[in-house]
Formats: sequence, C-alpha cells, structure tokens
Amino acid sequence: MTKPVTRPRPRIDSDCAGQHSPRERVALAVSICEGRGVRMTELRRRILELLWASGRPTGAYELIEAVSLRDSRPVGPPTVYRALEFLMAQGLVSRIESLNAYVPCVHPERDHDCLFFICNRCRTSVELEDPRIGGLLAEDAAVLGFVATRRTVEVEGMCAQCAEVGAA
Amino acid sequence: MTKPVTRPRPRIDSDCAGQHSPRERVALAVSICEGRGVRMTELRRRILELLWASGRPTGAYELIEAVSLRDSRPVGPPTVYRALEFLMAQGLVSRIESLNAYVPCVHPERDHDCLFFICNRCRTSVELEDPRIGGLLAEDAAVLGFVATRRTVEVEGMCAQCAEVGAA
DNA sequence: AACGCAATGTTATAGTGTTGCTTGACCCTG
DNA sequence: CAGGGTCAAGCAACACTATAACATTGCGTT
Repeated sequence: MTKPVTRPRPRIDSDCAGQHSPRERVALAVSICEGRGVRMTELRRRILELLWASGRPTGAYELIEAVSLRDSRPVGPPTVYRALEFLMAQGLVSRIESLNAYVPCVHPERDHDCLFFICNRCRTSVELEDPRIGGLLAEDAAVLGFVATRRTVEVEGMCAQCAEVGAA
Repeated sequence: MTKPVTRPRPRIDSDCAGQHSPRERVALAVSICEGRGVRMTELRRRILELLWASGRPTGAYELIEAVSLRDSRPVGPPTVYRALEFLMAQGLVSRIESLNAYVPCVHPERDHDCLFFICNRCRTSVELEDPRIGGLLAEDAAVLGFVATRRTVEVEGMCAQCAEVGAA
C-alpha cells in the first residue's frame, strides 16, 4: 500500500478541486466543442451550467424546472433530454444509472471511463478515474468475446464526511 | 495473457451452464431461504421462476403481467416490487440499473458481487464474478474514506454470438 | 426567395416506481 | 379458542422518468 506505484493509478478530481469554478468548467466545455466543430448552444450550455452549479447528481425533471424558471417559460422534457444526450455524447456529462440522474464530467478533455462513488446520505457523488478497472473489464470482455461499448461502474454507500458525522 | 494466473480469477456461470434447470435453481433458492429462516412465499417463488424461465433481464411490469396472467387476476405493482425487494435482499435476484430490469442471480449461495455483460442486440445478459474488480473498488473506496454498501458494474455492448452473426 | 439541415418546441403518451392504507394469513400466547 | 403481534399481500392513487410523433424556428447556402 505504501510502496511506490508505477502502474496506472486512480485519479481523483479533488487533485484539482476548487481550482476550477463552474464558469471555467463551462468555458472549457465550450472550447472543446469548438475544437470538435459541434454546437454548444445556449440551451446546452445552460444545462451544463446548472449541473455544475448543482454540485450533486441532478434529475432531468429538476433541470427542466430550473431551465423553465430561468427562461420564465415552460420547457418540455424532450428538449432537455436531447440536450443531455448531446452533452453525454460529447463526454461532458454522465448519467448515473442507479439514481436516474446526471452529473457533469470532471475531465471532458480526456477520454475517460467514469467511476462514481455515490453517498446515499448527502446525495453527492464523487467521480474517480481508475484505468485499472477498465483494464480488468476489457480483459473479462475478451474472455467472453464480448464487444464493449459502454461501462457503468457505480458504488453506493456513505462518503467520508457523512460517515464521520454519524452512522445513521 | 497466456501465462498461468494464481491470483483470484473471474468466474463465469457457463462453467456450469446447462447443468441446472430453472427448477433446480428455484429449489436451491428455497432451501437457502429455509436455512436463513426467511419466507419464500408462493408469489416470491413464482417471480423467481419467471425470471429463470425468461432467460434475459426482465422488467417489473413484464413480471406483473406474467403473474397476473398466470393467476388470472390482476396483481398490482407494489406487490411485485416488494417481492423483488425481498429477492434482492436475499441475493437471489439482481437489478440491472442500465436496463431497469431484473435477473436471477446465478450463485446465490455465495456472497458475490455481480458484474454484468449486457448485449444490446439480443437483449441477454451474462453474469460474471471477478473478485479483482471488487478489490480495486474497495481500494479506491478506502482512499476516499468511502463506506461502500452496494456496487453496480455493468458493461453494455455485443455478445460473442451477435458479434459473429453480423455487426449491425 | 427557396431549400436543406440542425436544434428546439409541443402534445401526448409510455414506462417505471412509490406512498399510504387496508386486508388477510399465520403464529404465539394466555 | 380469543386476542394480539407480525409479516405478506391487495388496492387505489399518484409521482417520477423517458420517448414518440409531429410542428416550428433559425440560419446558412444556392
């Protein structure tokens, strides 16, 4: 556990947490889209902003409500779902399956497999990158002759802060 | 890739596939429940049977329909959801989050972490056990001070048979 | 202006899961 | 056997999540 590790290591966003404001996050996303020649529209940007501002996995209908409020006019579910689809396709947002909720991706500039730790108490989630997991999954897939296109790895439980406060 | 491996290895149910009929699977589940002093009721058994008979991840409403049909009387959603909850608590059934569907667990006698490979073409899923994944997740959780209670690991893609037939 | 295309708007509906409360079966005990 | 406890199941209504189908807008190109 304490010996030096030269293999791929897990990488956590708190390595650079607090160093990037939601504004910076969104700005990065915009420039990524420019680089790819895809359109970061007003709506898409707004939804990404909301996700960054939220700070926790956010449901689609919560987003619908927030967008509608801000625009003071109702926005339909399909509109928001389409925007989420776009953002996910660009790797800017991930869906947390076990929550039916969405989170902004921490390092959209890297092609990453997300791994989420979800606190059932404070409703937050932390994103980790651990290339070793992807490696094992690829290995297992190969054994099965399975061609993988998408991975979902989610761990539910209690985050450090909540566990410290009290094990309710 | 070809060198002998002495560490924990992935285990796949096809090691014993075809050797256990749905009837045997259910009988095992019944005896497990007896051993634990919990009640495998008619309804619960029936739902487990249906899952084994189905051969693929099955939605709750599909189960509701099937049970209603067989009993020639309508069964409400809460009834089935409660039965599923019980079966999951006993490790007899797992939920596949990315499909909102349920599958019977292959080795309920072991305390296992399931890992699913889901074919988006033929709609089947294969369950694997790979203790190494659980090990890495535990390691990552420890780094975060996270207390894990549940893991979801799902890989979507195309199974060997479907990939062979044609890459549609 | 006419067209093509991508994004968004609109309406309705499908699919999934829960809450709250009631009823029934069973067991245990007095 | 009456009374009461416990757990499972029934039931009605509702909440949440997602998609289908079709119409419209905006904008760049011809």
